[in-house]
Amino acid sequence: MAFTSESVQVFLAVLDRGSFSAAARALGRVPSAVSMAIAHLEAELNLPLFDRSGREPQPTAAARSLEPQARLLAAQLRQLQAQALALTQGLESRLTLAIAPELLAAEWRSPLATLAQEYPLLEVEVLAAPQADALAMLHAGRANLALVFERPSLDGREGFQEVSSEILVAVMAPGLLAQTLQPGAGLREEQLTNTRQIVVASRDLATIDTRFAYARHCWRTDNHIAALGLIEAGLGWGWLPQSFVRSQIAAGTLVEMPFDNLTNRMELWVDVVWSKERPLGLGARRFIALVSAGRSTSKQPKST
Amino acid sequence: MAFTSESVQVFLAVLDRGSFSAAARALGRVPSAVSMAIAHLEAELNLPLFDRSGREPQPTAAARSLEPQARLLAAQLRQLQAQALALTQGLESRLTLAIAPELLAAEWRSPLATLAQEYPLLEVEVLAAPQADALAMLHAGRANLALVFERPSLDGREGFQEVSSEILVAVMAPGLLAQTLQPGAGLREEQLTNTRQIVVASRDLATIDTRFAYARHCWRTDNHIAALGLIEAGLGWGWLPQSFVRSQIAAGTLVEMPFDNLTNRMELWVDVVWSKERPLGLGARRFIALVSAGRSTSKQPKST
DNA sequence: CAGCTTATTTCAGTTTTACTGATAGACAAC
DNA sequence: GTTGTCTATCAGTAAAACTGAAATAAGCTG
Repeated sequence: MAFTSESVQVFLAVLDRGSFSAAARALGRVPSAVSMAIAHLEAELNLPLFDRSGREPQPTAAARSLEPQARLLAAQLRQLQAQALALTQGLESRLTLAIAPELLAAEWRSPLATLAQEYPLLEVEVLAAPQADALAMLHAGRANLALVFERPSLDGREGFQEVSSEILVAVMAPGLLAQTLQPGAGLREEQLTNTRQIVVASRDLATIDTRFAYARHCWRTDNHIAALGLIEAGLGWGWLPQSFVRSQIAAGTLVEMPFDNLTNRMELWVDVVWSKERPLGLGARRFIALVSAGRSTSKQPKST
Repeated sequence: MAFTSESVQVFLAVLDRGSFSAAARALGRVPSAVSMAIAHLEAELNLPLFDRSGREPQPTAAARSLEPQARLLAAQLRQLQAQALALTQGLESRLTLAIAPELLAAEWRSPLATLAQEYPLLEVEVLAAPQADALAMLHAGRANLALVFERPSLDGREGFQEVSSEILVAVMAPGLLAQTLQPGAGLREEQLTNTRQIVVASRDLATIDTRFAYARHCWRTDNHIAALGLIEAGLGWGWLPQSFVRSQIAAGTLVEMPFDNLTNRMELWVDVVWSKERPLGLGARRFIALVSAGRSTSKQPKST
């Protein structure tokens, strides 16, 4: 094999430093070693690479034409080494994020961009899954991290970190409470309990978050897009992320609930969650650091 | 250096063959050599690459994740070797073609496409230069090959090969000869000599191709685009490539010269020319072969 | 132009590295 | 169990790369 990783290093060092001696100094070798290495390379390729007529060797046209490819090879070699190093330091080969659908608009893209820059070869998988399913994927090992709303009970198997906050707004279609609601007056809680609520919950029928379920009659869905459709159709009211319904409120197809004795807005923390039973990879740890570094700035609602 | 060109070859051979022994057979080594090579690699990277619990080693997740990069490295190495081999076999690092502007529409693209496929790393430069200038560039070493019309005198310094033929048409603006020309009658040669001719010639004032210069009064230009403009403006008549003026004749802004005693069409060979004083590179020779291989088919005029 | 510095090349000797071939243990199929 | 094939280990060997010194040449400086 004429070109090897070593001979390419020597070749490029000579091109960069302009002389065999300087290249030898850079490589920590003795000049004769470099001279011999280049001579061997030239003999094996049967191609003169440097013109030695002068004091310092001048690269031939062939050498100049080989240079870009040689640099690519050196770069590829560095990349392979870098990836191997990252793997020894605990970089996982794939990082899977499970994100609650209503948080797909949250700030997880720019941390991922930074991560991709730092670990160019890390594979990333982004899954949208209802909150409970995202956590189930975490424990099943299908996902490394989950991005979900804060939950009243975190079991001990989970570690978590607050990331940002998201505002939930209680909304309905404009005509929903036309009969019960007196113009100008607020909406009392007991009126609310008799109105159908659209609840976003996991597919698991057992669990429901009592913070969000006020009404006696609940319709359930596992995603916010369907919930938005049901609420817009006048089938009930529900809590939806502010960023999700801003345009509908502006267009008048949705209105905020005219609550009397409680707020129609709720600020919920967004957490990044992981399983304590599986060691976190380097990429996952870095993602947590990146995503919670933006915490203080993104604590304000994303609306501007 | 943990990964070297050799260790990558061994690593990939094991991945491809599925066992150390099979890899050793493929590489022409003894199994223990492969075993030791992999063991060294794992020790240097501090990263297990194969699980030896079973009979045949199973690549670990880390190995699977390194595999694509390792294959890229091997491919890059092959490419570098291939280019070095091509250079030793006489491939020039850059092939410069000087093409007469009126031949830019000729069939030189598909030979270049084939060449690019065969020598992916060959740099190609395509220059448009008036015929005499193209030949001057050839002798100055600025260009390797020239694509020009056949010329009455080729000096001994040039080699050439016929490539295709191009039809020249004598054209003028419709009203140019309205006074001298009688309707229905042809144009005699002596009438022509008194009409201004637009001649495409090199910038060198000394040389002019007598085959094309009939008239006593000639205006000169070094390119056919300018000539077309002058002729369309009714400033004279001239010879232009058929493919160049087809749309103008169809639109009626140009008409063919109504010659009486000679043809208004002239078939000229297109030659690829090189300097005998400089050795032709592999790419140049291949281009000549490719471009003249299409000769018999493209001998018909390009008009269809 | 002479002297000085720095380069390259050659060569013998040495060190490092990789390879071989034999051997032993392990696993799976028959 | 036997057999064939696989991997790991080890001592010895072969090849290769490297070192350090010496010779030669090229460019710079006063």
